[in-house]
Amino acid sequence: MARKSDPAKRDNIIGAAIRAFAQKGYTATRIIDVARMAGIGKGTVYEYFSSKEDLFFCVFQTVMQESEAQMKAVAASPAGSVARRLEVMGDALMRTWLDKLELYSLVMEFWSAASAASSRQRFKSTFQNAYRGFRGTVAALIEEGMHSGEFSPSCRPVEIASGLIGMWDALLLQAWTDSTFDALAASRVCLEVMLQGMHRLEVKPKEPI
Amino acid sequence: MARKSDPAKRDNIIGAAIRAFAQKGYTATRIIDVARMAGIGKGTVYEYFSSKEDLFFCVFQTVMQESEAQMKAVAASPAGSVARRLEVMGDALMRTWLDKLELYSLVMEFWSAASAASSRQRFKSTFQNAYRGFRGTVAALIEEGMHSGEFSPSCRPVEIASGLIGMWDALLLQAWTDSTFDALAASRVCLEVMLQGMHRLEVKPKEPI
Amino acid sequence: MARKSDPAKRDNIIGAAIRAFAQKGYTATRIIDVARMAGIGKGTVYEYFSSKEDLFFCVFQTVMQESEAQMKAVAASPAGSVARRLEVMGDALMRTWLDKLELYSLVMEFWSAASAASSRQRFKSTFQNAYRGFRGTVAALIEEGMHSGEFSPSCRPVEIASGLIGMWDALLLQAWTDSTFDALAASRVCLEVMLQGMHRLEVKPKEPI
Amino acid sequence: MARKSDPAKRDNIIGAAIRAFAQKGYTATRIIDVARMAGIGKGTVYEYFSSKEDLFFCVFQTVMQESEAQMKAVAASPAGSVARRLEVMGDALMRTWLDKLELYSLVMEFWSAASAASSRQRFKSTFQNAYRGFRGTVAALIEEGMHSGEFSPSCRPVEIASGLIGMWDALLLQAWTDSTFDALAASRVCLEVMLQGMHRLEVKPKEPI
DNA sequence: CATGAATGAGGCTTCATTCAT
DNA sequence: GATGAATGAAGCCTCATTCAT
Repeated sequence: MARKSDPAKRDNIIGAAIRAFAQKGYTATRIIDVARMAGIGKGTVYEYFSSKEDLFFCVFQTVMQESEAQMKAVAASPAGSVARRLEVMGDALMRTWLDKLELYSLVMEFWSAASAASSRQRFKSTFQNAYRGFRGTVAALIEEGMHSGEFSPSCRPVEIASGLIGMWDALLLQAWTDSTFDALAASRVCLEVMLQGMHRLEVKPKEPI
Repeated sequence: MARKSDPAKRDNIIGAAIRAFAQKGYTATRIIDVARMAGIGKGTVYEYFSSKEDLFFCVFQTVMQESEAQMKAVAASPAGSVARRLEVMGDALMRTWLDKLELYSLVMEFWSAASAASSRQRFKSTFQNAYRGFRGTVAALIEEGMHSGEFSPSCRPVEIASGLIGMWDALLLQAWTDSTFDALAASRVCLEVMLQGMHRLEVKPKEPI
Repeated sequence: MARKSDPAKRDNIIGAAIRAFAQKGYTATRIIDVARMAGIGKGTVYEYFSSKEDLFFCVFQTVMQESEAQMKAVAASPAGSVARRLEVMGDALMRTWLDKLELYSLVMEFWSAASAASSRQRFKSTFQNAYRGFRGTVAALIEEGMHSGEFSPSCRPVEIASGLIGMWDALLLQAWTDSTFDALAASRVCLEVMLQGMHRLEVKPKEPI
Repeated sequence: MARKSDPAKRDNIIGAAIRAFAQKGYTATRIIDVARMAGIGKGTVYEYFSSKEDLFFCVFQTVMQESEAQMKAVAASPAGSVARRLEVMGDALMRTWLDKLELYSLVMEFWSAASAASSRQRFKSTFQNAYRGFRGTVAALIEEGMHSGEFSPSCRPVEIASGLIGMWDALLLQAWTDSTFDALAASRVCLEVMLQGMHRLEVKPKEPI
């Protein structure tokens, strides 16, 4: 009922849950699995989380927040050109996730939850916010590049940021699906293509397709 | 065990299952839900599929196959330049999926299943094959463009194809998450950037980052 | 509903059912198993038997009748002394069943059915009748031996017949349980002991124990 | 999975299961029946037994062990002659089981399980061991009688013990089948015959039959 | 506070039986 | 007559959640 707040113990449970959910998925993970991994009793989990779903959502929030914080940190790097900063950001993003690829299945679980759970909306909007936040960060960089003349004034920052982020995400997905896939290399190649494209993009009206 | 094969009836169940799983997700969907949507008795489902998981996998295969067939068809379009053909392909892909965005949660479910189910491997490798197939199609197009001089000889077809497909995929994901997001526009913008990038890509050795 | 009567087809089903029930037991045997072993369709079984239980009961009756007929035949053998005739009978009984020991589990199934089924009484009384019939046959032999002076006048034919039959039955059970057990030898030894006992039994009042 | 071990609670369930299985048979008994008779919830049964079959096997073991212990106790009785001790043993055996004849159907169920279940072998070998144990006890008594001169040196202790035990068993079966049958009287009569036979058995080579 | 024994709702699956062909 | 596709009742078992210790 009343959620206790000892943060160390709460984090311990969250940590165990992250591992458990990543390993077996939401449905296949039993509360007792989490409790065992956390080295506590089953009932104790309910002292800190009101239900399995609540626990999962808190795991979700934690992972999203960490991810966001990390992105913010990378984006804030003061290095040289915008292109260079995007390259650094892309590399950091890929490396971080590739290092913990076994957690990537959590992302799948989150999306699945967002698509299915009774708490669909809670998940969806948290997703949306995170995405928009990251997209905003990247779009701001692109705009900076447009102003500095690095990129063509025809660039559409928000759309390109969406595509870029999506590309990174999807490359990680492929790496997770296929362990022989070199996501880092692919992300570099693709980013280079996009940077080149943004640089050279011609100023012309779109024609209907 | 002994699966019956009357294709019409099987397809009827698959169809009902697609809707049910898309609406409520794998776990929340009960066999009886599928049966009711198919207008048949619960036991009948088991005449055609050996278990809930088997049904889900067959749904998965069906959706993947349809998706692949569609892509093949689009790729085979005889239109003009490679760039144009990629534009047509991207538009077709986006439009098709945006039309049935409510099915997109199925994709989430599939990924989740691939990450969690005991049949993890079955899902993963089916995924891999589909992805590789599509990637091969797109990579071949890019190579064609390289040979025809439309794209720079520095292009790396496979990596770029991976990124492009991933980008499309991720834009759909964003559209599904956020109904205000215009995925079609974003895909056009991003493709244009990439085409421009592929066209202008300079011939230079990569420097380490 | 209406039971058909083509005896050849009915017997075919009974035969298949005997094998099926003996192999897997009543509960684990499915109607479809019987149908397959009989080389017919599932529905056809219901043309000849009104239910699974009915089929089982008919199998039971068939086996009991065959067994009884066999015993009658053996008992009717015109050979010499009563002792000799009992020896022949015991040997025949043991040999017959040892030859088809794999069917012995049917007996277990029958008893189990008699103990549990809704049709408990039907089974029990059929059992009782068969037992009483066989017991009567053996008791009559013993009485014949008493009259001819072969056995002591103190013999109690019915009780001894019960014990003798039970002994035979139980020795078969042991053989079925334990394939290294030589039931035939044991039955000969025990019968010899009992014959000797019946011959020499002293005429004395029973003392309370 | 993880079986709890509180013996009182476990025994409570076993006791309820003994009654339930004896009354309705294995198949017809539902776990909830056992739970209700034990005054607990359905799920609790699974805290102590991993499956219905496991519960049944434990019931089986319990009954077999109790039976064996009882036999051991009776056999250890210090009374006079071997013949007398066998008489006491027979009477004790019959009286004990006649007192709880309603449990006898359990024995039927056990045999049926031994013939049918997937765990056939587990049941069969437990049976075998119990039988052999009891047979050994009785055979030892007979040998003792042979050495003391009470029984003929021609006696074959193991075979006779088998037959004797089988006879007792089968008489109980008849009593269970037919409530008018006086199994105690029959067992006394038959034992007397066998004792007389063992006493007087002539020393002669067996002739083939 | 922490625990884990107890609980029962809920879902998958089996299979005897029916009945249209 | 024979068949087997369709059905749904029924039961085993899991596991999130509660609550007494």
